[in-house]
Amino acid sequence: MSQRDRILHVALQRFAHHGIAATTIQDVADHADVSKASVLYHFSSKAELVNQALTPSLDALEALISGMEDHSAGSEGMREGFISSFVDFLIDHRLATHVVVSHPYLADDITSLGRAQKMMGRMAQAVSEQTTGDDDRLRFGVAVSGATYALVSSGMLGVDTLDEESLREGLQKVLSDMMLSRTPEVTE
Amino acid sequence: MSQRDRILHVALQRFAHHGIAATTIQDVADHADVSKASVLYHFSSKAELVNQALTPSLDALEALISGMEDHSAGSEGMREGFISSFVDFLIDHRLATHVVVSHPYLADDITSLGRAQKMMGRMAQAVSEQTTGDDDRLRFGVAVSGATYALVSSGMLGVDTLDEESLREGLQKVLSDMMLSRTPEVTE
DNA sequence: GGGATTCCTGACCAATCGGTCAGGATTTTC
DNA sequence: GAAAATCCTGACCGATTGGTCAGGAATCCC
Repeated sequence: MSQRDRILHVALQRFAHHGIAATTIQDVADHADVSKASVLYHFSSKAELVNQALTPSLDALEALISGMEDHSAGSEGMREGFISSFVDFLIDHRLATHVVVSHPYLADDITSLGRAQKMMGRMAQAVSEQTTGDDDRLRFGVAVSGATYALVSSGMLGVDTLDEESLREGLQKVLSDMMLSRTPEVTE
Repeated sequence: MSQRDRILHVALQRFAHHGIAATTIQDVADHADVSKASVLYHFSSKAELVNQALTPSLDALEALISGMEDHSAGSEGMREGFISSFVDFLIDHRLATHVVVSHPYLADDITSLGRAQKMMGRMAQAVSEQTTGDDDRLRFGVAVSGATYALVSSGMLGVDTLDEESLREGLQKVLSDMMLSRTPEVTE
């Protein structure tokens, strides 16, 4: 792994655990075993460090949402597909998700946070387009944000004893339960 | 309302919207129309300002959890009671909840954040004690954190068009759906 | 009226922040 | 082997931060 990537990796961890505002460039430098000036050599500013750390995850989310919007008139099967890829995304991009959901606003020059917010809005709309009423919209909102936050703060919620695969399966089951039509004859 | 309380109120809003780290004493002072020195006259430090702003909500949550732990062997009716008071808590203490869940860690001298984390752990345990397996624990985690986060970021999720009463009813319905036993005998 | 108390403030300070810069290593390229 | 490009750093800077302090108003109590 290149030095640059190492710095990015460390930065993402620090941002996730301590927040962007509370994480200083010096702190990232210390944990990456380089000087502060070195961090600023690879990334011209703190804002760019944040943006570059988040961009891969945001691109992945963007792809997920675009795919979702294409199949506009939300069929049941499409919703199933969304659940599957969304859970995958959450698990694969846990740290970046943590950063985004835990730090609503910071500064205008951190464009990736604005981008993330817009995408969350798009996702919310895409999801709610398939709903029949306020109740469904609320339930879908609870499901999506619940899965997100349960994963992000799994340490607090006591679900961190599960291995990754159980977590994936478990989350899929919960979300399917909440977002797919309830049928008495529970099909799997 | 006393000047002191006005400052507290403004501070809580700023903390919720911009994060603790990104909210300066000067910023709070400006929005409360007092000088920075005046804020520091009422509250000896930024940490104490945060703590005092959060304490009432943390006390309320503490009471909720304690009541929950008393009825240890989680009966169905008790879980129903929990859901009701938890939803009430979320709506009544929206801003404080926002601050706590959105800022996992900041500094050691902000003791209220540590207290909040401990309580969330206690709550998770109390909830999970009534569960039969990993699946239930995960579903309860998603339910609780989903309700929390859906409310906190309601703007993003498009559920902010609901008035307070509909929100209360809706959340109760969703949580009951998820945490009370499913009527068709779907045993695990 | 006049001390005592409470409330508030501008001016100031040390510490820390993000960021610059000139120059030293190290590696690459020919 | 030397010029070029890349990588890295300590020293430094202006701006901002949390916090102090001496003193000015306003209110209260007698």
